[in-house]
Amino acid sequence: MTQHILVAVAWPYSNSDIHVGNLAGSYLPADIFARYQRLKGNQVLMVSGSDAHGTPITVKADADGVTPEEIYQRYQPRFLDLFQRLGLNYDLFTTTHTENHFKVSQALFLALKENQLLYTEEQQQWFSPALNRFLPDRYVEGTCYICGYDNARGDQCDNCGNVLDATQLVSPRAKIDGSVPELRKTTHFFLDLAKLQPQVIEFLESRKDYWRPNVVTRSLGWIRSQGLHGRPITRDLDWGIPVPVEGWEAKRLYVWFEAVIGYLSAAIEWGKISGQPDAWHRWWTDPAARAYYFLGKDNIDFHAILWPAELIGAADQFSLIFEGSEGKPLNLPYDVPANEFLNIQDRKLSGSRNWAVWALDFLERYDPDPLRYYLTAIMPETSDSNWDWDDFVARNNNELVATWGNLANRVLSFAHRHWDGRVPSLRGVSDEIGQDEAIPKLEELRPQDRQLLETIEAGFESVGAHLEAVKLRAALGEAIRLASEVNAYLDAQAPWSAVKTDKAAAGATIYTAIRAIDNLKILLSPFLPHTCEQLHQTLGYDAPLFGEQYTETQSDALGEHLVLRYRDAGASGRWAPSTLQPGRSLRQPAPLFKKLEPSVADEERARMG
RNA sequence: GGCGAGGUAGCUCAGUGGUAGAGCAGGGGACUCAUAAGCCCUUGGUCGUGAGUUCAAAUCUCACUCUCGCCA
Repeated sequence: MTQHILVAVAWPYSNSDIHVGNLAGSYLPADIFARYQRLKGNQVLMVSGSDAHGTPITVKADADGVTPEEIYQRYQPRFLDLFQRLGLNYDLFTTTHTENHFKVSQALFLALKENQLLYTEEQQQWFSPALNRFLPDRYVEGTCYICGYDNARGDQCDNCGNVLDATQLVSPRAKIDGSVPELRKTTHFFLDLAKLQPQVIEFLESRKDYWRPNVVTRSLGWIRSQGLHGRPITRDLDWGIPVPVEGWEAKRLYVWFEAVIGYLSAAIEWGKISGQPDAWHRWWTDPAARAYYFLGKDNIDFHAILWPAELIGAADQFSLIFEGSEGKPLNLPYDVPANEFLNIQDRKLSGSRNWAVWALDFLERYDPDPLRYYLTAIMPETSDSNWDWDDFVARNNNELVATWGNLANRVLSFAHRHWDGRVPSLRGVSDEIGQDEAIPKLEELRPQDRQLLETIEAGFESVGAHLEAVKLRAALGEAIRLASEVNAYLDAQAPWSAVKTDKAAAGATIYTAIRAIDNLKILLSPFLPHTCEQLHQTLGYDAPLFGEQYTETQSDALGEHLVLRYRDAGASGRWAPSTLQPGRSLRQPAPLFKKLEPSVADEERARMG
């Protein structure tokens, strides 16, 4: 039965390039999972976009003396370039700065308001008369009221590490121009999380049996230790989404509240530009659909607590307000397989200190699949993990090149030499090759051949089960283990000897080995899509395994935005055992991976820091 | 200070009650189709420390200790 799967991927702030930590945390696992689901024949909708309204964007804009819009427009094309090169198949990668996202966010706000889950409260906030604007906490600096450090930020003191109450800062000054701010009263909307707490707990309880322990225990622990409290969802800013209430024109929706709505608005935008404006309901209001959220652990609270609270609170009011149609409740997350952090060479990753491996920079020197392979092998699924350049080189050489790439190469080269570039026929030694030869059932093969193929085909269950549970590292390990079963089989059969005395036996071995490789190509394709696609072509197939990505410019009342899309394009990959036609023509094989010199690790280490 | 995660072979990690595992690294061997790759065999651990529960604990409980993260 076809299932609808929403693959919701964390939204990057569009003020910085993407590094391997971001990839390992959310983007890559999401793509692997989505590719697997597509191969299974499920209806996947993988969406994300850039967060154009976050504080880091306005901070950078102020620092560079440009508008926030320019900042986000600067990074968006770089994101899309990276995703295409790395093969992250988003159905839609858009941005929060779209008319559609504005409308969806405002409708969700109004739904919560309608359901009596918003209230207003007066707060004190620093205001700069010189700049004539309110200052977000991190725009104010001053003396820390705890340790006396005179260069503390409004939200946190870098000296003593304490989180600060900005209004208590001593001798405050505006970061932008040094002007002295004053405290002014300002009123904001708050989301009444206390009222939603029982339903949020119920939501978490209902999923705790299959969620990752670190995600669910952390979330429940957080709620139980301090309870949920009202949280402001508006700010005094001019960049962002206007609050859809009369008299509130000068305020904007708070980014934490609005950015997560992107998962919903992107699905809606996807439907619109695909000519199926109602299609989003299949992923969002059909209870049979499943939504998986891929993110790093720093985002767990937003996705396991706050976003579900927004969805629970909006209930059936959202679609009522948004489309004026029959109201239907919105689906809650099915799973939130958040990853821990990736360290670099035993140190905490830091983009600002250049202690990072930048993804686009990496792809200048290496291919995408070795990166995907290594990041999956060390994916921080249960605890923080460590990127180590020596380890990268070793795994590339020992696992990718030696175990898997070499397997494909040795078998296909051998077939080329002795069977004239074809899959061996099982009719015997004769060169009488026809495309009409029946595809042999496993029981028609020799016992050793049947045994190997049964082992490999079992991978569709075992690797699939790991993928289904979002245990990607285990899934990849299992697939590679199966590749080495084929190496062992070849060694036992020694077709290079048999070919001299019993070419039919050697042919049976090579037929079996190619068929095993044809299976492994599918099992590995979610992880290694580029090289599996190449291998698929070498094996003589014409239709691609996966669809293709393309970019396109969308226009709306806010201007133009560049998006990444995906089209099926005759994708033929299926999560099912190979039915390899004897006698099929092969294409000239070429190595799938490059062996790396150990000195690469030294060179790369020298680049960092 | 509170909460959470983690401490298992030289390295990276898997393993939630029943005779300690994988990959890599190290040692040995047979082979030669292949990117000197692959295959077979092998060295190596008192599972952070101490106590408890149990016929039985890496696994459950408690205390302690170290690392990382979140929060105050």
